[in-house]
Amino acid sequence: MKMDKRKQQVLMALIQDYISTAEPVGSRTIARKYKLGVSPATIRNEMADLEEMGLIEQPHTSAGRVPSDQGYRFYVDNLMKREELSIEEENVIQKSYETKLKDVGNIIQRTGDMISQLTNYAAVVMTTHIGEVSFKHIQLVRMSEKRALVVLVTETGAVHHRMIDIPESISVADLETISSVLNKKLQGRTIGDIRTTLFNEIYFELTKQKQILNKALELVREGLTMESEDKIYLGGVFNILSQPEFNDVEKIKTLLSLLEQEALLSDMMSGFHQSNGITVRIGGELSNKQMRDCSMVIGNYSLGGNQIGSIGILGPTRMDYARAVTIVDYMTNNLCLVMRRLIRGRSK
Amino acid sequence: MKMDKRKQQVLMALIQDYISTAEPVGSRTIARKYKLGVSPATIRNEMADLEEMGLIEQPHTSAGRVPSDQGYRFYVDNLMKREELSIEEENVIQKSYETKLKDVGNIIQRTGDMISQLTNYAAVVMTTHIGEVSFKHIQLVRMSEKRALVVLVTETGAVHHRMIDIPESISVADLETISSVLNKKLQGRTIGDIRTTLFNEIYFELTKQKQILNKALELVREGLTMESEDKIYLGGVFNILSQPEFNDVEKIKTLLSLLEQEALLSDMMSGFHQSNGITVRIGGELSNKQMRDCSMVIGNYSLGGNQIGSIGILGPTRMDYARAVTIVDYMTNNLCLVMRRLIRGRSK
DNA sequence: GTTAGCACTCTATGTTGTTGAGTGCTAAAC
DNA sequence: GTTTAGCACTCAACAACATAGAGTGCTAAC
Repeated sequence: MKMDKRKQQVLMALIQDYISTAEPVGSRTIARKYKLGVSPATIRNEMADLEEMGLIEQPHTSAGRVPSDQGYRFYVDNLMKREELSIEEENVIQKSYETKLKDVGNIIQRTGDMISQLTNYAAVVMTTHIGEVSFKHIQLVRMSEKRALVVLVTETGAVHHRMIDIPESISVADLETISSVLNKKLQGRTIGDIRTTLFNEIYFELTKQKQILNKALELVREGLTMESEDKIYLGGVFNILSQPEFNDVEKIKTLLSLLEQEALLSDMMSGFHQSNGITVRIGGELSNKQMRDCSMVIGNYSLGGNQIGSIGILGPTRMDYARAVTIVDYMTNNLCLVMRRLIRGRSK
Repeated sequence: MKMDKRKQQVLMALIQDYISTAEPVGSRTIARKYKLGVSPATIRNEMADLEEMGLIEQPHTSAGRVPSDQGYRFYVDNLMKREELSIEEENVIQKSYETKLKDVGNIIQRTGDMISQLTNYAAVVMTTHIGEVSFKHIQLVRMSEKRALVVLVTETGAVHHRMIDIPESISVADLETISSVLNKKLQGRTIGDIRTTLFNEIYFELTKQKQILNKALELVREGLTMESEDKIYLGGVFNILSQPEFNDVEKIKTLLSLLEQEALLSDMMSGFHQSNGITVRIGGELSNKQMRDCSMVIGNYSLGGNQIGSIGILGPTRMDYARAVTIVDYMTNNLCLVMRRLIRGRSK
C-alpha cells in the first residue's frame, strides 16, 4: 500500500492528538480538529489502510485508533518536526548551572533534574565507560598493612577509586614512588590504552628504579580495571507515573524493579556509542522486553572529541518525541560547555 | 484505664495478625487463632477499651480493628520480642560480602540490597557527615590553569572530591608541596578538627616553607568544606509497593517523589546520632508528615568508635517491626566488621 | 466478669441496564 | 473512482441496585 500525503497527514494528526490526550483517537476528532478538508468517513477509510499497514491499532472494536510502535517509528523518522526551546526555558537551564560547580556528579545530577523537570518524564544521565577518557592522576594511598586505595582522576574531573591488596612489605614511600612513576608515564593516555599496552613499559621502568616486587604492578593493574563503574543518575521517575498509561500498580512495580537494576539501565543506554546524533528507541525496540510500554530518547555528550557519557529521557511510548529530542539535543551540547567550565573555570 | 495482662495479649494478637494479613482483625479471629481462652464477646469488650485508649481503631463500623500509630508504639516498646536470624539467613548475608570488596560504595550497595531482599521493604543506607571521620590523605590535582581538584580520602576508605579555583600562578609542583604539607599535618585528625582549628598552624608552616600565596590555603579550606555530601543508597522501593497499603497510584506517586529527594531522606534518617541502639519511627513520628503511612527502623554503624553511617528500613506502618529491628541490628554490627575487612584486608 | 444471641451497619461484590463513542458497510453523490 | 451520508452494530464505561458476609454493640442470662 502506498503511503500518500493524506495518509501521512492522518497519521500525524492521530499521533499528535494521542500524544496530548492519551485517548484513542476517532475519525470524527481528526476531521474536526485537524481540518484535513475531508469527512470522517474518508478518514475512516484511511485509518483502515493505516491499520492494515501496521501503523495504528485498535484497542477494541468500538474505540478509536492508537499508534503502534511502527507508527511512532514512522512519525519519528519522517513526520516529526524539530522544535526549539523557548528563550525562557534556555534561561532556566543556564541558571541551574550557574551556582558553583563542584564536581562531575553535581553536574550530572543537575542535568538530570533539569531534564525531568522540563519534560515530565524520567531522566537517565550516565558517564560512559571510563576507558575512553584520558588519565590525569593516580594515587596509591596505604590504608593498612595489607590494603591500599587506588584513586584515579580522569581528565574529565571524575574520580574513581578502589581498594586493593598489597604485600605487607611495601612501605608508604614505595607507594609514593609507584604513584609518581605512574603519573609520569601515564600522562595524557586514555585508560583503555593503559590497560592494554602500557604495562610492560612501566614495569621495566619500575624495576629499574627500585626493587619493588613484581606483585606491586599487578596490583595496580588490578586496580585499574575498574570495569565499567558507570555512574548513573536516574530521576523524575515519579513524573512518568502521572502518565495515564501507568495508573496500574502492577505496571509500576515492574517498571520500578527494572529501573532499580543499574546494569539493565546501562544496557539500555548503550549500544550506539557510534552515533553522534540522537537515538530514539520505541517500545519493543528497547533491549528489555518488559519495558515495551516505554520509549527512550538518548544522546551522547562529549568533551574534546571523546564521548564521555549519555543522556536519556525515559517516558511512555506515547511520549512527546519532538520535544524530547529537542531537549536531549540541547542538553548534550550544553553539557560539553558546562564540563569545560568545571575543568577550566569560568571563561569570561 | 489500666493496661492489664489480657489487654496486652489482645493487642499483641491483633497486631501480629494485622501485620501478617493486612486485614482489619475481628474479635472472632483473635479468639479462634490466638487461644486466649475467652469468647469473642469478651475480646470485643477488651477491644472497645483498647480503642478508647487510642491503641487501635476501626476503619469503619462493620470492620475489625487496626492498630493505631500509638498501638504500634506500645507494641514496639513493650510487647515485641526480639527475633534471631536463622543460620541460613546469616549465611546468605555473609556470602553476599564474600566477593572482593572494592570500595565503600560497594559495601553500602550490597548491604542495601541484602536488607531489601531479606525484609521485602525498602532499604536506605547512608554515610554520615564526613566531619566525624579521620583524615587519611589529601591530594590537589591541577586540572587546568585555573582549576584544581581536591581529593580527600578518609580513614574509612571513602573518597570525596571537589573542584576549586586556583590562582594561575600556582604550579603543579606548588600543589604537590601543599598536598604533602597537608598530608603530614593532618594525619589522623578528624575532618571536623581540621576545619575548625588547624588552619592557622598549617598556614604558618606553609609560608615558612615556601612563598605560596595566601589564597592557596583559603582554597584548600574551601575545598575541605564539602558540606554533608552524604552518599545515600536507596533500594528495594518496588518491594514496598507490593504491600497492599500501596495499591493506590496516588500514594505511590507521593512516596516516590519524596524518596527522590535525598535531602529529605537524609533528614528522616538523622536526628539520633546520639543513640547506639535502634530507633523506630512510626507513621506520624517521621519528620515528614506526608510519609505517615510509613515507618522506619534505623540504626547507626560505626568504625573504631565513630559512627560513620546509618542503616534504615522503610516499610508501611504495618511492618514486621520485630524482624526489621533484628535485621538492622545484625547489619549494623556486621557492617563494622565488613568495613574493617575492606580496609585491613581479610584477617584469616 | 463472661458469654450467647440478636439486630444493626457497612463494605465488597456481582448483576443488570443504559449511554455514547466509534466502527464498518452500503448506497448515493460528486 | 473517490467521497460522503446514513445506519446498524459493537463494546467499554458507568450507574443503579441487590445481596452476602463480616463484624460490631447491646442486652440478658450464666
